[in-house]
Amino acid sequence: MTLPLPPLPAVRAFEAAARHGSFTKAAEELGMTQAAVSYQIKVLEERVGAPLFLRKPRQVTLTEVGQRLAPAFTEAFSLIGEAYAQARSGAEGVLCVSTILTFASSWLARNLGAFQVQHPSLAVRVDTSSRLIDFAREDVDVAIRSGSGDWPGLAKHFLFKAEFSPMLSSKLAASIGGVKAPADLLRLPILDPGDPWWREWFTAAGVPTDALAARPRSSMGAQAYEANAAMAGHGVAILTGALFPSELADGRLIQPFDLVANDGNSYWLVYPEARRNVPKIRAFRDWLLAAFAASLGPQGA
Amino acid sequence: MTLPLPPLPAVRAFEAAARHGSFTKAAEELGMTQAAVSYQIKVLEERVGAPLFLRKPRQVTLTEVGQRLAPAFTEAFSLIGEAYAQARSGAEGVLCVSTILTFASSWLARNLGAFQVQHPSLAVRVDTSSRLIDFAREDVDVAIRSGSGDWPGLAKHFLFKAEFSPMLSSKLAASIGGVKAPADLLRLPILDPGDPWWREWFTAAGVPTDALAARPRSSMGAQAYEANAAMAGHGVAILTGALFPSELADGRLIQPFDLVANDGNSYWLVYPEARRNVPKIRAFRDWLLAAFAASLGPQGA
DNA sequence: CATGATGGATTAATAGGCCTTATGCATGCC
DNA sequence: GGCATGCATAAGGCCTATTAATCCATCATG
Repeated sequence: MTLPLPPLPAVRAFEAAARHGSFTKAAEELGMTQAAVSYQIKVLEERVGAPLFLRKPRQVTLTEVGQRLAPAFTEAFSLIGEAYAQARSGAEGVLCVSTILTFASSWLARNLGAFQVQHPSLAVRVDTSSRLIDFAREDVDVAIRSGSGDWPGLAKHFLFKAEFSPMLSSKLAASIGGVKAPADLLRLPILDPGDPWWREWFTAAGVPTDALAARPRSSMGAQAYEANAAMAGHGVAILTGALFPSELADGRLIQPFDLVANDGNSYWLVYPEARRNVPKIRAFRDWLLAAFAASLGPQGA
Repeated sequence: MTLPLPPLPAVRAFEAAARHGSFTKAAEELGMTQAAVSYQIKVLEERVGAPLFLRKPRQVTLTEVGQRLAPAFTEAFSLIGEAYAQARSGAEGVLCVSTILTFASSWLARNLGAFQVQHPSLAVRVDTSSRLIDFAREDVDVAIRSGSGDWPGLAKHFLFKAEFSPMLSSKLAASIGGVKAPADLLRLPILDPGDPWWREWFTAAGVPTDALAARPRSSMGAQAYEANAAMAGHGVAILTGALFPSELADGRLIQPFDLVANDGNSYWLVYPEARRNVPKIRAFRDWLLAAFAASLGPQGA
């Protein structure tokens, strides 16, 4: 059968001692006492069945067996050490962000460039998925998700509230002579009328929602799609304004009413609590929060 | 400074788990419980700062970081394992025998061939030195030495007694009309007259030793040299017959008197007690004792 | 749809190995 | 001769790795 490995602490002590030609020096390097090194080497010698060092008066010398063993061990540890070091900072080489499609295609797509410039050594992989992410099951570093913010074990940073309001193209609005009152919207096609947000908003606006139920369902499942449809003039979408600042700014989308509804959820940056100090995560967090303050803050104020 | 190595038990557990794609299997291989593997991997993940496995429903998968680490670790352990295995049997590859010159050049030189044939995979290195050997300080497996047999920590096997008797060439003996009585020897050159063996032997033979003291000292320090000198007819040497069986058999040396003296010492095969079961040592010991019984036994009887 | 089997996480408690302290021994140096 | 250096050894303590026990989720099954 395969020979079991020798006790690794013994191998470690021997390797250091071989490199230094001294038990005392090896002990220093390993942060232990000379006695411990002596003990471990004796253990290894017993396992090997041959002496590894010749004990000369004031120095130790490798035996032939020791001379053959030492380079292999040194090589092995250097392999481990390098791989480990690379993994620690190599873990910083790629930052994997999981986010909902809409955020990826809007805010993130426009702003990520700035992050890349600040952190040229960090590659960013963006994974878009609408699933609730489980950090234990997916190879993801940070995620941007909406929710109540109640996720045990996860660190979270508030980004913006999941507020929503109807939006449409100016052309579509003009087609019915402008949208003056909330009820006017019902004269237009409603994109994804089954979305509970519609019911909430209309209720907040004081408009009965009975009419909505009759509408054909046409859920596209992602705000980004609906926003595109709305910009193309296909109907009215109910969207989170914070996700479409530039579209709103240049008029591709208009939000006819100041009234925004809110289902209590918000968007958060989340990641495993335990990894809050991992450099690449810290870097992304700091940048994202600052960038948000800059891009949304002035506009939101 | 150089990054300290990750905890090796954790690396070990991780490597096995990565190879098996299963904590449970890894635990089996390592002879521990699944809980221990789980714990160790968690330790390593904390050190690395990134998850190494994705915990899927009924299996675990390596993350990207884990995928980069695993091959390096496997390689490293295989390096250690191979070197270790080679050292254990590679320790058997070379047998180092330390012996006095005379034994090396006589008995051993003639008989070692038989051992090589029996153990073709074993290389034998013969070191000749007259020093008392310290196994802790010299890279030697077994030694052949004379002495009282009182060496703590060493295993010893009796070879033959350090008996001695005068020897010379037949030609030299004829030059004085043959050696009839011990005192006749004093009419010939005595090789190394200061050797205490002469005094002992003459005393045993009933010959006064006063004459010896006056002789010029000319110690050559090794029986092999003196034997050569004796065979060349330069004088009478006092030698251990057991070391020169063939020379005595074919008449190159003659031992004129049956009287042999004995200083109480003997020749022994010795090696560290703790290594008595090392295969190559066991092989050499078994062969040497058997060969001795065969080569000296019949003759000595 | 309940049930059992599989595989991993978690917790607390344990045992044993590893390390330290203290000391001894041999050597080389001043 | 006395001191410094370097390794070996013995005894004892601590920490770490491990175990046992339990929980949880998933998947297969009847």
